[in-house]
Amino acid sequence: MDAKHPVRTTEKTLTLVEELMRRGPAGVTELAEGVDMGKSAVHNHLTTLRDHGYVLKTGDRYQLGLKFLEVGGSIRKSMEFYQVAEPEIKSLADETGELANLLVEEQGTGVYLMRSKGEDAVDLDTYAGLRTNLHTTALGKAVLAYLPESRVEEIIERHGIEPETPRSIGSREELFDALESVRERGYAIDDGERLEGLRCIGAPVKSSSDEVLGAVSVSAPMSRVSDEELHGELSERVLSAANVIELNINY
Amino acid sequence: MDAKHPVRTTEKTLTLVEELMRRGPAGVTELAEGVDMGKSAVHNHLTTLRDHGYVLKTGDRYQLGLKFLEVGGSIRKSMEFYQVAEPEIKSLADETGELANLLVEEQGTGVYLMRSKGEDAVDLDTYAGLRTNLHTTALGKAVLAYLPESRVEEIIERHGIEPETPRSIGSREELFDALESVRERGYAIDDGERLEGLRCIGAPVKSSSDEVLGAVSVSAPMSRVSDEELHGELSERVLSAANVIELNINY
DNA sequence: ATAAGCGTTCTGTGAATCAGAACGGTAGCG
DNA sequence: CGCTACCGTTCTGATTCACAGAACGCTTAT
Repeated sequence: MDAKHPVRTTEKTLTLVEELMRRGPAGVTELAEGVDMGKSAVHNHLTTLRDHGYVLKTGDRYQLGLKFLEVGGSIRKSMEFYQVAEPEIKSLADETGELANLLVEEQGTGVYLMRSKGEDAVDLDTYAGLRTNLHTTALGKAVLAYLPESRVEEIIERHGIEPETPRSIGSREELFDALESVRERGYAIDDGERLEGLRCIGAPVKSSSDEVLGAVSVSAPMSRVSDEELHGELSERVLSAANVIELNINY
Repeated sequence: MDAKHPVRTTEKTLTLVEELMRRGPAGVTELAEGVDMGKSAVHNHLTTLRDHGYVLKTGDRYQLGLKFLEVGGSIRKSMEFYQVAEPEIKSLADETGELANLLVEEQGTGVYLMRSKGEDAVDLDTYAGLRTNLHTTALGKAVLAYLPESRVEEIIERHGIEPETPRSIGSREELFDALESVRERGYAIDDGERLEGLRCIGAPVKSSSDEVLGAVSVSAPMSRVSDEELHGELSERVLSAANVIELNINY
């Protein structure tokens, strides 16, 4: 639901922040054109953000500062789910040698909380903090499968089901079918849907009251993981990691 | 330098964000008292932040959302220094079994970019994004030692030299002496200065034009690292990691 | 029942945001 | 070597809009 009385000045500041995130280091005039504000207004907002550490200035260019990482990091650190899961994700990565990931749902989209690279891990362009559609990844499907159906409907309504690649899910029926098989198997698969040649396997983590807290996954190149391994050893490792996290969180 | 024409509304929003960071989930009235604003104003700011994903509402409580991690993560990911150093820090942690850290200087303070836990690593309360005074850690001293003296003076002026514990550096002379020995040895030591029983060893990473980009460190409990190891094998490993990063960054 | 607390909405007014113009500095060009 | 063009910054005044305070509906405690 939208705010009844939004603070327009704050909205301008936030627009500017997002413009800076898109562009990286940029000048005042450039930004002013990008966000459709006057130069003086942009300048005032930037210097204000600078005073508080959110923006840095080098020469005549402004850029976002690590204050955002400070705030974001402190939020993440305060999440019990992250604290408990962190060492398990690391083990998962080290044991499999592949890329292990941790994701939570927030506002209908997925947010990567961390990723840990094993010895042979592929180098994806994911990173802690990255947002992703839930229906396009194994992680997301693992979460959706154990969310109440009403929430899934809400999320579809709010974010749609755009396929990101030819192979990925692109309709309501496909999605609900997929979620059904996730529930049958207990884990979710992404077989080259998001990236050609990449296989992912994701498992949900649930609280003692059966609410989904997030999901765990491993991503590996197809060349290294046969169908047999996928549904055998690898899925077992991922499920086991998810299980350990569940046990540790519920004491 | 402070902004000539600060945007006061934006400052209020930022104050609110910091209050939320301190308190964690909180209600409107509580926050209004904390930041000395009217309830309606606080409410308007919170709902505006919420519309943009920076704040979440659960029940009647507001809290910061992972949007901050999204912005912070994207900034970190865009830093070449981080990209190059990340795998080396992980190796350093795995090889030593201890806690390895990566830090950059920003606005006169140190910011942890990442930390990686080896098998036996101590569990400090540091985290990616955490800010720290430069003169109180091995990482910070490694950076300060290779910053131009004028910058060091600026930083002292701006942030002071408060000792955090009885053992830590508390005066200008002590600091400059310490920095001199860092330059002689090539690495910095923190021998229980920040935390009783904890030893850290930090090495600077410099660019091809001899500017400090940041620092690398390993933290370990005193019980596991003798003086001999500290100045022998351990320092060599840390220096070697720093060196590899330098080489990779300068191609 | 009553009261005390909450989050939210509303309204008028005093404050402050911001467009646009003006300024000083720098870089590019003929 | 002027001349120009563009930059970031400062300034100012008119219009917008942020916000204190009061009122409202709701939940919880007494």
